[in-house]
Amino acid sequence: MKINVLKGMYDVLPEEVVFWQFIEKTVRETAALFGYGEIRTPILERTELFKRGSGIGTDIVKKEMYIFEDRGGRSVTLRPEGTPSVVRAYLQSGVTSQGEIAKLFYIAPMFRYEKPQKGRFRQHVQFGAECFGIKNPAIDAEMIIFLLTIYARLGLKGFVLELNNVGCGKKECRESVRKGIKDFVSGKTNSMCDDCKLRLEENPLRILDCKKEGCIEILSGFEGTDSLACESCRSYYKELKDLLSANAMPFVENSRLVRGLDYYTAVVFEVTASGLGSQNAIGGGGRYDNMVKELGGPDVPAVGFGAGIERVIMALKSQCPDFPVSTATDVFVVYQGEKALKKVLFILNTLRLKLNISAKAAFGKSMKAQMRTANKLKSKYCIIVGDEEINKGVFKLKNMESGEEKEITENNLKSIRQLFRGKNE
RNA sequence: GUGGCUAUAGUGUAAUGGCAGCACAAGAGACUGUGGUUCUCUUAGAGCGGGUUCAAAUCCCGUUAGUCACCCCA
Repeated sequence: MKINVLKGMYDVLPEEVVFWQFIEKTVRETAALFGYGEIRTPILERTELFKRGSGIGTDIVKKEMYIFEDRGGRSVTLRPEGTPSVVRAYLQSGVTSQGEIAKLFYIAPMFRYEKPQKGRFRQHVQFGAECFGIKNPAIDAEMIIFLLTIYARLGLKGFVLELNNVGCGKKECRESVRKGIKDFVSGKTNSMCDDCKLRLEENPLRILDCKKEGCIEILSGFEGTDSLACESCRSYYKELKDLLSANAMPFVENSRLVRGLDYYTAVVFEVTASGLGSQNAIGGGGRYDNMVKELGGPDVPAVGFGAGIERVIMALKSQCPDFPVSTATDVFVVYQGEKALKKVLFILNTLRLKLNISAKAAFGKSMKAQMRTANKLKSKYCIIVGDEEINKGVFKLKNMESGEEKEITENNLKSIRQLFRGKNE
């Protein structure tokens, strides 16, 4: 019986891996420019971390975690999102009671037990960043610019930044926002969908997120969460908007924007792109000033984002279908006869190890078949070696584009290097 | 978790309930030392389990997987 990959998971094959390498490289380079250091945390953590970090009320924790018992009887969970792990590592690395400024980024797989569909998987990879220890609109702006810079450097076009203030972590502020929403819909709750009727008590914020027509209608005149929030976070939010505008970072205010993670305080943002099916979010984040304390650390403010690499790749592909990088072979070594076969490895070794030229060969095939393979691999040159060449102490070098052939002596194999001037030097 | 659609060779696709075809890909060959074009040949297929029927790729049930949407998210 054949065994296939698990539902919602996939293999990244060589043709596809070039996209991944390109994105990973761009993220790392950009992070270096912004002063963020890479962090790698285990994919497995104590279940408790995500329950307390992501919040027991979230869908992720309630129904999407890969959770199981290890052999020591501990409940462990495959990381469903990046932030709690980074907070844990930040704390564990030994911050003082004041908290320290730390700027960290990661590229890491996430696991959620969901029903897969376009742009949604059970294992997906996010790049993300977190900044601890600073609460200032400027760092939020920098964080957003960091994310948008990565998208821009990837060549992504047409993405939109959405922004909202959902009310800061202070009790009065939270209560005022919740109450404001409840008051606004009171009297109209009958025509709301069943989900929203439940949300009314559990998490009124989520009502804003509902896509049902009836619920959208009810909320049509809603003035937005920002106007319900407290003075201090409203002015913080305004300052952030001013900073973004002053730096030519276009954004759209979305007073309905609510993120699925409960820990966000005040600032939330999301970046959307087209060509992704019904999943149009390619990245999102916000400020989470309470999580570090809730996970047992000092009262350290924080801001961060996460972005899905699969969705970025999808968006890039839908924008420029010819994106894949060509991986043509430089030299293909063709041989004829037993004696020549002994020379093939010598030639391959010289090209690969001494001359830094990518070289291939096909063993155990007819010469014609070898040539066909060379052609299929888009080799620029072939080196042909058979009895005739061995007797003369030469190799035949064939330019596959022009068909032109010339002889080079065995000792002068290194002269091939000049054909690839500027490459891999 | 809920719902819709789909399942035939490596890939893409045909066939009133009656012999499972085609294209591409792959491999071998067409003056035994040379690729692309052309030609010939070869390999390779019903997701799985039941049922109806003389007969099932085709109809029915289940299951698995894929896919799309909802929920939610990246």
